[in-house]
Amino acid sequence: MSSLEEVARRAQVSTATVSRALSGRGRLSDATRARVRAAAAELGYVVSATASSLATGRTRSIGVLVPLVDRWFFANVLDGIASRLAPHGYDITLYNVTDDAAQRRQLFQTSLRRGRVDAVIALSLEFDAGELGVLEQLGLPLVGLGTPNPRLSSLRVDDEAVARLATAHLLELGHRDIAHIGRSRDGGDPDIPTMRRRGFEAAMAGAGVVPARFVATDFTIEDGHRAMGELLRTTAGGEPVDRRAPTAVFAASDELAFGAMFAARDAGLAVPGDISIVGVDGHELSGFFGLTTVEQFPHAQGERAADAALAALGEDVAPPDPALPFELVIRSSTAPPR
Amino acid sequence: MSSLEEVARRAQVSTATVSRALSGRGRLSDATRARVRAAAAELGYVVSATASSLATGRTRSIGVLVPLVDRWFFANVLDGIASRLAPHGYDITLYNVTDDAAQRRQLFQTSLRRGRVDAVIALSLEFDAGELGVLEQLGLPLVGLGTPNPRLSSLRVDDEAVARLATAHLLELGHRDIAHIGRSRDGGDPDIPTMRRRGFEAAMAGAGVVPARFVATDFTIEDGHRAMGELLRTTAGGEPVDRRAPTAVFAASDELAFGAMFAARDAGLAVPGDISIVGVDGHELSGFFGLTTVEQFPHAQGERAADAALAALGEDVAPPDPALPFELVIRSSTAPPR
DNA sequence: CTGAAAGCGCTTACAG
DNA sequence: CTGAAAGCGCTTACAG
Repeated sequence: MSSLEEVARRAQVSTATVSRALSGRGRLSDATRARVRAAAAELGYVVSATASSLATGRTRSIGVLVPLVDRWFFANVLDGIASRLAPHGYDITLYNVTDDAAQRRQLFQTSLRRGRVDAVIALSLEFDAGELGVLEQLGLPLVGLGTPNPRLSSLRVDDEAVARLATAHLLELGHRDIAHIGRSRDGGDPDIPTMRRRGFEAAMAGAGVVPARFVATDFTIEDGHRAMGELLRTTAGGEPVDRRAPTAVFAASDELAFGAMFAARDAGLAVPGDISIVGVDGHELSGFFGLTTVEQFPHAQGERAADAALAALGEDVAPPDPALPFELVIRSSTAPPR
Repeated sequence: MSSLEEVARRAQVSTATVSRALSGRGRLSDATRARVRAAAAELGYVVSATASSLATGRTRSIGVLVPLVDRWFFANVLDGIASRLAPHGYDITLYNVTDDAAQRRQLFQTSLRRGRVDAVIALSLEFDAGELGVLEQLGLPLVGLGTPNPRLSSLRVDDEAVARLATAHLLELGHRDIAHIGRSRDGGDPDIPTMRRRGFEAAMAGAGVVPARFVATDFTIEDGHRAMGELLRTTAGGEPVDRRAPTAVFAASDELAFGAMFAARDAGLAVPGDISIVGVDGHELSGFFGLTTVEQFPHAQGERAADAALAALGEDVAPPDPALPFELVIRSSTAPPR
């Protein structure tokens, strides 16, 4: 790799002039600029990221904190972010945030504080007070996407409204015995699953119906399968249990809903004949499964998060509306109860 | 963020000593080292990545070139890479490589040449001669994972063997009329889909069977659905066409196979009753679909690619075996023909 | 419009 | 074992 100095020699100017010609900052005669650019092109010169960063204090890289890269939803958001950052010349530094305490400490105490990024985008993560403190002390633009903590300004879908919408759809079809598969928490700031559960219960209460069962679970397809199995089980400890299966299930994600559909199939139940199922996300498979769902356009969410970061960094990008869109898509997994 | 200098003042030593104490390089009395570390800890000092990189020429970041972050397979590989790099203190710089010519030029001519990474891992990508030249001139360790070009040393699954294994399974069940859904190329180095097609045809030839039809396609679930629709269509341009549907299909990926299964269902065909289907990957959904497939453990592939990069960078990691494992998993999507 | 020089915050060969 | 100083490759305020 050639250096600024070589370009300067070849163009017969100072390194300061080369820097100006290449960055476009500062006044320069057109002739000089052209000469320098030609020299740089001939040498195939590219500015060193580290040297430039050290001198300017800007890295042109954005840190993205992801909980689970291998979940469909986050992979899509990440793709959306990447598609937006690349044209602006920003790189992505990817931080996979696990539950491992040592790894998290390393991430917050060291990695993020090394000054490698100009801004941070955090996806659906929860941070404890210490972690949040670190993020704030970074002094960088911080963009949350579905992050529960109110200290972190966040783009978000109105998840209570999402859940009300899904639940209302089932209620309108005539269902009363509706179960919810998701997650819920009492302490702390309500996270996305908790908001969805609240929306579900609000909708049920609004219709004067006592919610049917709630099964708490993680968010893989496997988990959805297990949770639905739980709902459909009519025995406990070998003893028959006196309870009906619900006529409809609101699952807090499409992947949970897929698992639930597989479990219904395994139990010999027809969807929507015996049981209706609604999800949330707009997963690429939802069409194939005929799953009624509330779409939330994760790719577009990623684009918006990137725009928010770029705008905060002074790039010529309009700051996006923090309220993210969603939309009920009715397919064949929901129908009136028998 | 405090600087080396502040730590030096507080510990009453020179900045050189602080640097040595913190990096562990160079001889130092235990007392001094302890004093410096205490001072650094009190100040919450973290070495600046850019300054350190400029001085040492090492960034402790690895560039990962990904074709499609939002495909299940690549998202899993990426997760595997991340899980391995983090404990060694390496960051990931993520480059989403699209087909957009301008973006690719920008990536290869500028982004990668800015000196932001110590090594490059490339996933299943094809590079033209110019791009390959750039990669080689970077002078960095280069790890390919399923990259077709022989100039790029690559960890790979023996994809011909994978396809032979899948096809042999169908042949052993008694199928003769087997179609393949995938992709194939004549020019250039054979990429993964092409290897699979070759393996398929080799297996068919070995059994003395003329291969049934081949449908070329991209690799989404949607594409699989379309390709299978193609295979099952018995009319063309409104006219009936004289051909039988195959009794079995070998799909070059699980996602294609899922699409094919949905298409079979849409056509009223039973799997495996009317048609057997095999895939490749070991997708998290394959169990639910009962899909017989050749697993290839993408997460572990990512771990190995990361290990290869780390080993090349002199980290204390054993260089992995470049031959990646795979395994036929027989489920309920394959059975003898009627 | 252009250049000389200081500075960004580290690391390391060289001395002692 | 420790320090003074040069150097990594840029950028930019200051002069002219």
